[in-house]
Order: sequence, then C-alpha cells, then structure tokens
Amino acid sequence: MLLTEDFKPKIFALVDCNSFYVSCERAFAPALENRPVMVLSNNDGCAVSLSKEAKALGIKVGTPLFQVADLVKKHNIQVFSSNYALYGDMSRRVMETLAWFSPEIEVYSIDESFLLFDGLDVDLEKYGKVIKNMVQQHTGIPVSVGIAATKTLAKLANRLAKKYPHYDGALNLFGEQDIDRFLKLVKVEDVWGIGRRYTEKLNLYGIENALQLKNLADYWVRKYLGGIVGLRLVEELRGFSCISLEQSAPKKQEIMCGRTFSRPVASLRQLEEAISTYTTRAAEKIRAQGSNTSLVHVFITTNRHKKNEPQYGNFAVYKLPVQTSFTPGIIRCALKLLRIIFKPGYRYKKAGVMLSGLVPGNERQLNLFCPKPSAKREQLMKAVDTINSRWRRNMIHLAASGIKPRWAMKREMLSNRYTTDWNELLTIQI
DNA sequence: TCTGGGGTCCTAGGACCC
DNA sequence: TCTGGGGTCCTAGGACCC
Repeated sequence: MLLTEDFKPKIFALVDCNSFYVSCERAFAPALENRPVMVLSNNDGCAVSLSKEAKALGIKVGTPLFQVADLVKKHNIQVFSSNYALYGDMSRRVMETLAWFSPEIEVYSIDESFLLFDGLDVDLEKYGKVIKNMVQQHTGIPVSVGIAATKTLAKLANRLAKKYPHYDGALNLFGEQDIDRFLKLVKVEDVWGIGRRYTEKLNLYGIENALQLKNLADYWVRKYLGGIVGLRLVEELRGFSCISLEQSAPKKQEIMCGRTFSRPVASLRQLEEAISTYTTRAAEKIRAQGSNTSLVHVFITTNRHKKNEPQYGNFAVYKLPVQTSFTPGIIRCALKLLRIIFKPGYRYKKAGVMLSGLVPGNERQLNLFCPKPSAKREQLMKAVDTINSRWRRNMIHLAASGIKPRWAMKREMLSNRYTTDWNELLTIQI
C-alpha cells in the first residue's frame, strides 16, 4: 500500500468550471445562453471549448474549425477566437471566491481548483452546492463540485456531478459506503491519469470502467501503467490518498514559448522577428519567477500537415557561460542558433524558444573568464517589466521583434476584454 | 486556405567513477 | 578454471495533464 504521511482521512473537493471559455463569453453576452457556442485555439485553429449544445451537434474538443464549417453555418454556431485577457481575469475572480470556502486551496489550472475540507463539520454535499451558487452569483460562471477522499476520486465525483443533472452540480463521495457503484459509471478513459495510450491497452484486456481498474492486481498495474505512477492512480481510486495538495506552485524547470504562424514564413528576417518575440516572452517569464537560464534552445519546423511540401525541422541548443535573464543577451544567442539551423527554400509554420536549466537568481554560478553580470542590466529589465505590466504587454520592446509582424496570430472573432480594458466595457442600451 | 500551447513526471539505458 | 559491484549523472523517450 502506498500511503502518504498518515492514516487520517482527507477530504478533497474539486471545483471545475463548466465549459470555461464558453461560459466567460456567455457571462457578457446572455444571448448566447442555450445556443451552440465554440471557442477556438490560437490562429482560430481548433475548437478548445464547446457549449453542451455544440457538443450535442457532434463537435469534439480539438476538431479543426475548417472541418466543421458546414455545421457552424447550418446551426448558426457562435464562434469566438480565444480571449486570454478575459479568461485570465475571470479565472482570478472565480478563484478569489473559492478561497472563501477553505484556507487550503490549490489552483490547478485556469478553470479548476482543489480545496481541502479537513476538519469541516458540515453537510458536504450542501456545502458544495453553496459553493456552486456563490461562484455563479459572483462571476456568472457555472461550476461543478466533486468531493471525495482523494484527488482522483474528487475528479471522478466532479465528472459525475457534471454529467447527471439530478446531482445539481455537486456530488459528495466522502463517507460513501458503496463507492463501487459510482466507479462503475465512469469509463477508464475518463479517469484522471488515463490517457489515450493506456485506454487502448486497458480496453485490450477488457478493462472498461473505473471499478475494473480499481480491482486490478498491483503487479499488473506496475507492469502496464507506467510503474509507480499507475499504482498511485489505482490506490487513489481505492481511497488511499497519494497525491497531496500543492498550495504553492513550484518554480518551473523550463519555460517554453513557441507558436504556429498565421501564415507560412519563408524569410530569415521574419523568423528572426518571431524568435525575438518568443525569446522576449520567455525571458519575462523566467524573471517573473526569479530565475536565470543556463540553456537556450531554438526550434523551427515546416507544416507537417502538408504532405506535398518539402519538410524540414531542426533545433539547436546553446549553453550560456553565465546564467542570465537579460533579454537582449538571450535574444542575441537565440538568433545565432536560428541562423545555424535555418535553411532557405522552406515554408516554416512554427518556431519557438525554450529556456531550461533554470536556477534561482541568487544561485548563479559565475565564470572566471566572463565579466560579472551587471546590476545595471538587472535594473533595466526590472524597469521594462514594471512598465509593461503597468500599461500593456510590449509597451516597450526590442525593435528586433518587428513592429507589425505579418506572421502574427490570427484572431478574427475576438470578443471584448470586458473586465480589463476601459475602452471595452460592456455597454447596455435601454 | 484552414490542424494550439505549455508543461510535468517517470523509466531505461549508457557513460563514468571508485 | 577464473572476467565485480555499486553508485551517480545525464539523456531520450513515453506517458500524462489542461
């Protein structure tokens, strides 16, 4: 048995926003209620959030827009580009409300949080419904609540609460005597930690639902489901908590910034602009967590979906003599790498930068043969970050990133930034 | 025409050391 | 005749998450 710390049972809740991006759009456009709505990924590429009406039409998350163009027209599906400024701010508001209900909260992703209810003397199911109603009232975002003795079971309860309307958005499995009858209702592919590959493998052996998964022998799980990872997952289904609440996010060990272009890019000049832009973002991110980078990776690739076009992709890595977070220095290095891997004559579709070997700012290893990192540069970066966060991203940026790039993200169906921009507030006509 | 972006953890195997 | 054992570090690859 894999047990953490002690035997005292814990009570986890998972609060998850329903079709989060779609719900954010609906919160400011009530006419979208009860209608099929869809929010797209970057470059208006794939569906990433669907209302239940859109799902009912057979559209799945991840489907490219062009493949469902007919459906969109026929059913007048409301389509939006992703509006991260809006979703990010709405997420913050939801999490603020959730923090009222437990001092111990883990913001797990933009639209879900785990809460710990240990020592709470209340009717858990009712408490879940109060949470649901409060978030709805404060933010206009519908959520579902799942409560159980482990994170994996809370996830599962949440899924059932979403799926079956008679639970009214909250289901408590903590203290439930016959948990097996709930496990039976959930397919293996819907269990947290079981992806496409494991589903195929499990189905092959006739394992179809969470109950069968729970009852598998440990040696089998170890052998076929990634060793200790799978075992932890199954123990969680059995009610033994193996995954604890992480209240403070650990620092990232690597930071990536890469994008597909809105249109293919052939010129080195434009790739340089893109790489400079992505490097700037990545450097901002490492400074935000107080890190310096030791390795700079750059990659470029053509469009692999175009079978009839010549394909090329490559990457290069450079180890910096002294760890740094100084944007111009990292850009210089990234551009050198780009020029090494760039081959003319291809239509590139994606490029990116990764910074890894991140170390905390105060643990920098100095190099005898390099000049000491200057305090002036650090102050400069600090000033730039402050200005950009006070006004808007890229208020100040390097000319190397280009002024009005032709490869910039396509976002043709963008809604307003209702909550973060004075010029885009909701207006109502009476 | 048109197919997202950004992460984590674990394991196996090889190189190398004493 | 007989061919060690135990450890660390690094990398690549596979799986997963939202």
